Amino acid sequence: MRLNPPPGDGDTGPAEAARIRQRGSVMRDVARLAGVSHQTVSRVLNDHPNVRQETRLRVLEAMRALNYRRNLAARTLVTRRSRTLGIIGFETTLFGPASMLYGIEDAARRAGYFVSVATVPNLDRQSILDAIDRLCQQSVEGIVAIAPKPTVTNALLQVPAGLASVGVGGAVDDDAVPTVRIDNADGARLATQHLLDLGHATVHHVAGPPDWPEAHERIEGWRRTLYAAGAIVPPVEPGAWTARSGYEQGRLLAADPSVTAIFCGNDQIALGVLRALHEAGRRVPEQVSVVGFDDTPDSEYFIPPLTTVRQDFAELGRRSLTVLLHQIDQQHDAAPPDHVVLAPELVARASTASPGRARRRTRAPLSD
Amino acid sequence: MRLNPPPGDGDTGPAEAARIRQRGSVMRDVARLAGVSHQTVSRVLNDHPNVRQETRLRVLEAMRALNYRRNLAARTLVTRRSRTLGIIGFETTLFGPASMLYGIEDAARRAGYFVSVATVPNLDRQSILDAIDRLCQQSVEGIVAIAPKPTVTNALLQVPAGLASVGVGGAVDDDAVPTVRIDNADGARLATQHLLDLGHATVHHVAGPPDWPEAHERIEGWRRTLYAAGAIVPPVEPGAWTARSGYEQGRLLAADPSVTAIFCGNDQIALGVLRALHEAGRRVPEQVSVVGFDDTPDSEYFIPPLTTVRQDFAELGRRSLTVLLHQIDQQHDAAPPDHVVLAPELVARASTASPGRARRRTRAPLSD
DNA sequence: CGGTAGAGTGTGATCGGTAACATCAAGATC
DNA sequence: GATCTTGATGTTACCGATCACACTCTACCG
Repeated sequence: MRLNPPPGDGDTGPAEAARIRQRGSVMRDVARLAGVSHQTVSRVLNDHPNVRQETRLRVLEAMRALNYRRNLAARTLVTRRSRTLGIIGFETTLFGPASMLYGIEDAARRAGYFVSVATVPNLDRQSILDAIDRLCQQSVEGIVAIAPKPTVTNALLQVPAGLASVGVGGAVDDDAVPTVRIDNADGARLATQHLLDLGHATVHHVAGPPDWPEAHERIEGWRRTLYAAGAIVPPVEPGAWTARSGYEQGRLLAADPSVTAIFCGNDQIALGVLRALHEAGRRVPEQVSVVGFDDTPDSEYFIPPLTTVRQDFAELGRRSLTVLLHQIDQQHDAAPPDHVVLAPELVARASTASPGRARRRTRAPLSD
Repeated sequence: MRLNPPPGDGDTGPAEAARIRQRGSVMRDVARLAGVSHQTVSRVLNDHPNVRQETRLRVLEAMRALNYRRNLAARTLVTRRSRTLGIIGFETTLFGPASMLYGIEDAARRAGYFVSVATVPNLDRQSILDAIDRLCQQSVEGIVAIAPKPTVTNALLQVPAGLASVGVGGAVDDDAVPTVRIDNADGARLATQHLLDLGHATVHHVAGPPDWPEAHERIEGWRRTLYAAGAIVPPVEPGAWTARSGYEQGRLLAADPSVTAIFCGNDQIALGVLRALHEAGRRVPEQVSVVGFDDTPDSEYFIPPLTTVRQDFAELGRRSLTVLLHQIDQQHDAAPPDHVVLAPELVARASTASPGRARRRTRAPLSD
C-alpha cells in the first residue's frame, strides 16, 4: 500500500531525471551512469588507490555529466568530521578583527575547511558560551576565538573535550588554551624607545580599555621602557579604543606644554589625539610627536602620516589556523598548548621628530 | 562473526556511558533515559503539539541530564534543510563590507540560521563560482553576496534553481537577482546639492573605480545634480576606493585655485583629499569644502570633522537577510525579485562651508 | 453499543554518504 | 596444482535525525 514505491535500481526514467534536476544528483546516480557501484564512486572521490584507471575516468566523466556534488551533511554524519571550523568574532567591523577573520578564512579554505562564524554582541561569559554552543551544533572541528579577553579564553576551556580551539589576538593567559598574538609589550617598547631615541624626555600614553589584556600589555611595555631609560612615567587614564576617546584625552594633553611625545594605544586613538593637538594649535611633529598602534591602512594618510606599530592581522589569522590544524591532526592533548607570539614592527612616518627641532613638513609648508 | 555486537536496546552499561562522554549523547540515549521512543524525543524538540505535558517535561529533563545537542548533519540530511546561510564576501577588511557581514550574521542568528562565509580574493567570475560551489557543498539554503559588481550578480544566476540569493550593496542590475542597496545617486545628490546650497559655483568629484556600479551611480547622481543646477561639470578621473587615490587626485585639485568644493567617492578618498589640501596649504572648509561618503566611524575625527553621506551598512545587511528569508519561505519564484533601496543621509560636519567666507574653526584657531 | 475522531505514542524506512566485509579473478608462492 | 596474496569491485550496515504510518486508548456520537 505504498503510495510512492521507490523506483527499482535499473530505473533511469523521467522521475529520476526530475529528482536530479530538483535536488541534484547523488552518488547512486553517478554509479548508475558509470556502470559501477556507489562504493566505487566513493573510492574515486576519496582517491582510494585500488581503482582501475579506466574505471576512475568513467566515474569522473559521469560526475561531470551529472554535475555531481557530494553531500557534506551525509559525509559529516558518518565520518563525524564536518570539515568545518568555527570562528567566534567580536567587533568584527574594526579593521583588526576583520583582517584576522579574513586571514583565518583564507587559510581555512586552502586547508580544505569550511568556515562558520558566530559573532557575539559582547564579551560576557554567557554570550561566548552561546556562540560556542551554536558552533558545536554544527559539529565544527575547531574553534578560533577572535576575542581577546580572559572571559573568552576561559569559556573556551568549556568546549567539549576533543574539540580543538585557539584564541587569537589576545594575551597569553597561561592556561590550557593555545593562543596566537603579537608581542604587545614589545610593540609598546618599540614605540616608546623610538620616541626616547629622538630625544624626548618622556612619553605620554593614551591607552585602550585597561580590562583588555592587549591594552594592559602595551601599558606595561611602555612603562617598563620609560623606567629602564630613567624617564618619569606619566599617569595613564583609562580610555577606549576609539577616536573619541583619543580626542578627549588628547585635549587634556594638548593643554599641557610639557607634553612632547604621545604613544597611543591604537591608530583610532591616535587619530583623535592628532585632531585634539591640531585644534589646540600644537604642531605635529614639530611640537608634539605621536605614535599609533596597528598600522591601519588609513594611518598613512593621517595629518601628518602616522608613525605606528604594525601588526600583521592577516598573518595572525593564518597562524592561528596553523595552530588549530596542528591540534586537530595530533589529537595528543598531552602536548602543552602552543603559544605563538609574532613580532610587531615600527613603521616610522611623519608624525614623530626630535623635540624642539622645527623640522618642516616634507611636501609643502603651511601657508599661514 | 561480528566483532562489536551492538548493545541491546536495554543496555545502559559502561560502554554506552563511554560513548556518550566521547561523542555526546544522541536522541536514543535521551529516549532511553526518559523511557520513551526516539520519535517522542523528536516531537518534543520540534514542538509537536501531541505530546503530553508530563512526557515533555520528562524528556526535557533527560535532555538536560545528558547535555543533549541535536545533530545538525543528521537533520540536514533527512530534511534537506541545513538552516545555514552562505555569505560571499569581498574585501571584508573594509568597514563597509565588514559591517554588512556583521549585520547579516546578527540577523541570521536571530532568525535561527547558521552562517558560513566564503571570501573571494578577487571578483572574477571563476572566484565567485568557486565560492558558490563551496557554499552549495554545505547545502546552504540561501546566499548573500557582499560583492557589488555585475560579475557577481551574474554569477548568482548560476546558483542551482531553488536556492535563494541576494546581492547587497551593489547596484540594481535589473536582472533576476534580488538586491538590497542604498540609493547611491541620491546620496551623491545630497552631497552635491549641499555644496551648491552653500554657494559653491560647482563641485568637483574624486570618484571610486568606474567599473564599480556604486562609483558609477555616485558619479551620475553628482553629474545630474550639477546639470540640473546649471553648473559646469568638471571632468572625473578614474580612481580607487583608497586614501592614496584620494591623495593623488587631491594634489591636482589642490593646485587649482578655482576648486572650492570636492565631493569624494568615499571617506577614505576624502581622507587623502584632506591631506593633499592640507599640505598645499588650502584650508578646509574656509577655502575648500570636502564631502565624503559612508560615514565610517573615523570620519568624525578627521581634520576637520568630515561632512559625509551616511549609509547604514549593518541595516543593509539585516535587510538583505529579510529579503533572503522571504525568498526561502515563499518558494514562489513566480514573484519578481525584490529590490530594496535604502535612503542615505547627509551628515553635516565641519568640512563644508560657504566659499570665500572665512569661517573660523569652532574649537581653536590655528596658531601660525 | 458499535463506530469514529483524535490525542498520544511507537515502528520502520529513509536521507547520502563511508567503513567493514565479502567476492572474485589474476598472478605469486610453495 | 593447491594455496596465498593482492587488486578491483560489490554488498550491507551504519551515522542520527525526521517522516509516514500504525497502533492504542479515551471521548463522543447517533
